[in-house]
Amino acid sequence: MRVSRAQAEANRETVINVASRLFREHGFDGIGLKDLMKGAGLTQGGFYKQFRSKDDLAALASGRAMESAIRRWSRVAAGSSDPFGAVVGMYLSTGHQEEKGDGCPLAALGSDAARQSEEVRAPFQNGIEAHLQVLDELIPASDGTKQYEKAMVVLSLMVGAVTISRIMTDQAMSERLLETAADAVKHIAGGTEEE
Amino acid sequence: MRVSRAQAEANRETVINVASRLFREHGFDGIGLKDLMKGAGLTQGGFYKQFRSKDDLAALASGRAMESAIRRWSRVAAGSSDPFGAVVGMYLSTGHQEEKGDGCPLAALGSDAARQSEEVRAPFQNGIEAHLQVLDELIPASDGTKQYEKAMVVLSLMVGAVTISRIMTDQAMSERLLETAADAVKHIAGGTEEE
DNA sequence: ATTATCTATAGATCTATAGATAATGC
DNA sequence: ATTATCTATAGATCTATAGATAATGC
Repeated sequence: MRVSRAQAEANRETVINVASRLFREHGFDGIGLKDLMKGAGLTQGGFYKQFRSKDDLAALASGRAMESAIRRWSRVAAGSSDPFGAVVGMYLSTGHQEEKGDGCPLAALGSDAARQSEEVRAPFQNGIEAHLQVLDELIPASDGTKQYEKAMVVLSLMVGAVTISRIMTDQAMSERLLETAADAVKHIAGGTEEE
Repeated sequence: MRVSRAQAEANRETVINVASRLFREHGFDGIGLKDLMKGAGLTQGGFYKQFRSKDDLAALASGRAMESAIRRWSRVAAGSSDPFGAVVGMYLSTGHQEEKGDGCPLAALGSDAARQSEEVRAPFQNGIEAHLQVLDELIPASDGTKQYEKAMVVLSLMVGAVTISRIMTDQAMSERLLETAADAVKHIAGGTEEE
């Protein structure tokens, strides 16, 4: 029954990773401790030896999801000759639109996150800043001072577009929204003021 | 105990209105039938004589919230000499950011709505189209064909900005995001290609 | 001896249904 | 007689805790 200390730590990490996916799929209120633990091959009873509360796990899982999203952005950017375009293309693709559980936590949990405790919102705040920093470095240099503001606009537009496209029941319109948003993002980031 | 037919209809409407607010405040999973009925001064038992299911009420309340948001946009636009600027200013204000229960359903329930049944997402789809139509008419005429696409970009950007600003724990940064988004929206809508 | 995980359970809450109650509507 | 709403309850599920079990760690 008891496992090694190393295995226990590995189990804890698995629960956090599973939770980061299941929360994104079902929302913080849409999945219970029983299913979160079952996803890691454990039972509900051990939960409180590993985590202080469901809120505690929600905060850890949110941080994990954010870190994973940042890593993906960096990976996609590093693998292309047009780093910014590659990230935008990935984010506003139908692939990302459909993979809520592995995708951006801001799009998957945006309105849910706004209702959470400070403890849960803190990793979101950090993750947002990290996303802005990556965008700041990726956006083709133009203005200088306006770089970070452009990052804010680009992030807001991308998160809003994916969120809305996931709500829509009209699939053709949903895809058109993503394409239109991609064009707009590139237009906003590219060039100085005109173009 | 029994009330008149007119009163029963009025009660039903009250429940829908209360639900449209409480769902926006707590999410579809964050509020139960008991509290939804209590908000209208009724008890839980009568619920299923008025509605087929919680999902049924969620759909009706979502539609009501969307209609109310459209009406607000039209009202704000009609009362200003700069209709588009007035709507943007209202939407991206700290006032709207703080009043989740009365504000835009897309910002309050975006990620929740994406997880709902077709029945609940349908009124969102209609509401999105109605919002786009209002924007389409409000955005200063310029290009013509690109008008509707600009509306899509503007809506996505505004919804994303309010959603993210509500998550943030850093209030100064949250306000800066709203201001930056407002500038960007006006820039996108204004002028043709340059400006 | 310690402890990671298990089974079991408390107590609250959730959606949905059944049947009682009392007022409307004919 | 009909029916809008009420009280009461079924049965499932939720978070959290208690104590048993069996393997690790000293």
